[in-house]
Amino acid sequence: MTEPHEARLLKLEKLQQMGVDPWGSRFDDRQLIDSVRARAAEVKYRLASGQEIALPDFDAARQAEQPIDYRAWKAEQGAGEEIGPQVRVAGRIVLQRGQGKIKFITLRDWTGDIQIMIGKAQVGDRDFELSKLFDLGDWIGVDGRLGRTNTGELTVFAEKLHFLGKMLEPPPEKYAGLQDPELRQRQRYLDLTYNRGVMDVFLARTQIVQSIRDTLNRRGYCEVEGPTLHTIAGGAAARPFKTYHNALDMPLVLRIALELHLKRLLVGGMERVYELGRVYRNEGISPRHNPEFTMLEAYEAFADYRVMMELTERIIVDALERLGKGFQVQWNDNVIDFTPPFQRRTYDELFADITGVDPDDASALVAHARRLGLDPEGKHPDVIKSEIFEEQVEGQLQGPIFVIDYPASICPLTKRKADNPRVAERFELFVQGMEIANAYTELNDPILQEELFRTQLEGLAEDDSMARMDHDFILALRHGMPPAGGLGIGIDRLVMLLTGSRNIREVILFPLLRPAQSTPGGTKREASVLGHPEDEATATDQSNASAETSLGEHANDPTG
RNA sequence: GAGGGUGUAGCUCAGUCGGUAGAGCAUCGGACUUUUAAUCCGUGGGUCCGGGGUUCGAGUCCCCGCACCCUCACCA
Repeated sequence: MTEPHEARLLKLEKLQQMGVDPWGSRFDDRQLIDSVRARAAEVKYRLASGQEIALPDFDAARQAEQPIDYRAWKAEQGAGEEIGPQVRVAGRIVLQRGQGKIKFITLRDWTGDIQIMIGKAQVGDRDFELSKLFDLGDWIGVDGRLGRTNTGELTVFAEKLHFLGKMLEPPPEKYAGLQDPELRQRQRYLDLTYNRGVMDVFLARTQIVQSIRDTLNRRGYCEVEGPTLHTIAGGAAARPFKTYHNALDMPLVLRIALELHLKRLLVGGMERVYELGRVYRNEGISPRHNPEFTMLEAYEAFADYRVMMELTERIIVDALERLGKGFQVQWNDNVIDFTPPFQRRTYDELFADITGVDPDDASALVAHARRLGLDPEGKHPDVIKSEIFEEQVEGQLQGPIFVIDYPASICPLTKRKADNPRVAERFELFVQGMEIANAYTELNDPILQEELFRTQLEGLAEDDSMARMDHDFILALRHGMPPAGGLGIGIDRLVMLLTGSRNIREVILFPLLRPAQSTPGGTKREASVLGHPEDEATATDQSNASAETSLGEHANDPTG
C-alpha cells in the first residue's frame, strides 16, 4: 500500500476517522492570495515602547542578491514583536516542506502563491495531526497572521486549518510541471494549476473578449446569438460538419460563419449588431487551425470598410490597453509593434512589390503561377492572382498591416468600388503572416448577390467557393439591407498574437483530440473499442448514422 | 492526406554494441520549530504504447497498428 494513490486513499480514510469531511464545504470570506501579498506593508515590528517600525524591503534585497538577516535586524531594533494582519486564504497545496514539529506549505490560488507555516505549538495537536494528512494537490483553507519568516519570506502563520478537498491522483512533477503535450491538453486542469503562465493566457483571453464586447457596446452595438444549426453552410469557404434533425427529418450543418444571419438582422433594422461565437469547419488541424474556433462578426449600418478598419484598430488597441502590457508584443524572436495606426497597402501594390509581376497582366500571372508550381489552367486571372498572393505574399506580411481593395471576383459578398467594379471594398488584417481580420463594405444589392451566387467562378470547385446559393438570404436582401460595413475577427488567433502563444491549442482550453487510449478507471481494451469512427462524420446514434446517405446527396446538390 | 519525430515508474527524463530495468521528484518509514525545487538516512514501485517477427536472448533490430508533436496540403 505505498503507491501514490493508495496512500491518498488511506489518508482519506484517516480524515474521515478524525471527523473531517475530505470534500470540504462552504468557506466564506477568504482573501485572494495576491490581495494578501499586497498587504505585506502592514507587517511591522513593534517595540516594547509601542513604536511600530516598517520592515526592511526583503524583496528588493533578494533581487539585489543581498539577503537580509531578519533575526539580526530585529535584534538591532531592540526587544519587540512582529505584528501583521489577520488573513484567511484558500488554495491548493503545491509544495510541502516538513521539518519535525513545523511544516511549510506553498499554497496556490488562481492569483498566486503564498507560503504557510504550520507549527505544532501554534495550531495545536489536532490541526497538526490534520496537516500530516495533507498531500500535494489538496485544497485547504488557512486562518492566520501575515508575517515574515527568518529569511524574510512573506508567510501566513497558521492558527486554524480547514480541509477543503482531497486530490486522489498524484500531481505532476513539482518543478518541471506537466510537459507531455498530450496530457497538457487532455488534462487541462493539471496544466492550468501546475504549469506557470497557462492560467495567465486563459485569463488574458477572457480579458480580451470582455474588452472587445466593451468596445462594441460603447459604440452602440447590440450583441445577438444566431443559429448554429444551418441548412446551408454559407458566409465562408469551408467544408461543414454534417448533422441531422430527427423530428424534422432534415439534414443540417454546423455553421461555418456568422455572416448571413447577422445581415438578415441588418435588414430587420438592428443597425449595429455583432455576434461573438463558435463556428465549425471540417478541415485539417494544425498549429493555426482547430475544427471549432471563435469568431467575432460585427455589422454597422451606414458604414463602409474604412469605418470597419478604424473599428478593427480600435478593438485591438483597446484589448492591448486592457492587458496593460504596452503595444510591443514578443512573438518568437521578434517583436510585433501594435502602435496605431497600422500600415495600409493596397492588394495590387503589395502584389507587385513582392512578386515583381504586373497584377493586371493576365499572361504574366499565368507564367508566374507556373514558376511557383501552381496550376493556372482554366482559372480566372483573379483566382490565379489570389493563389499567388496566398502562396507568396501573405507569409511575408509581418504586420500589423491592412491589405485593402481585393479583386472583385474572389469577393462574392462584397460591394464593388463605384468607380472600378473590378475591385471590391474589402480589407484583411495580417500579422505575422496570419489573417486576423476580414472586412467588407457589404454587398446589399440582391440582384447582383443572386447573380454572384449563381455564377460559379472559373476553376473553383463549389466546395471552395463562398457563393453557395441561399434563396432565403436573397429574399431578406430583397427587403432592403442598409448600406453597411462588416467585420470578422478570428478571436483565437488574435489571442495568440496578444499573448505570444505560438500554437492555437495554447489559447483553446479543450482543443479537439482523439479519445484517450486509457482512463484511470477503464482498460485500454475498452477505450480502443470506443474510439473507432468508421468515417469522418462520427454518428452519435442510429438514426444519425442512417441519415448519412441523404446528407451526402445534399452536399453534392448543385446550387445553380 | 504526405513526410519527419516522440512514446520507458504517478510525473520529468536517462538507457552505450542486442545480454539481470535506471535516476530525480512524488509515495512509504525515520530524524529535524524558520524552510522555500528544504536537507539527511532507509523502503516500495515497470503491460519499456499495442501486436507480430528475427535471435539462445529484444526497451534496443525488422514489419504492422495506435496516440501525440512538427513540417506541408485543405483552411481562418
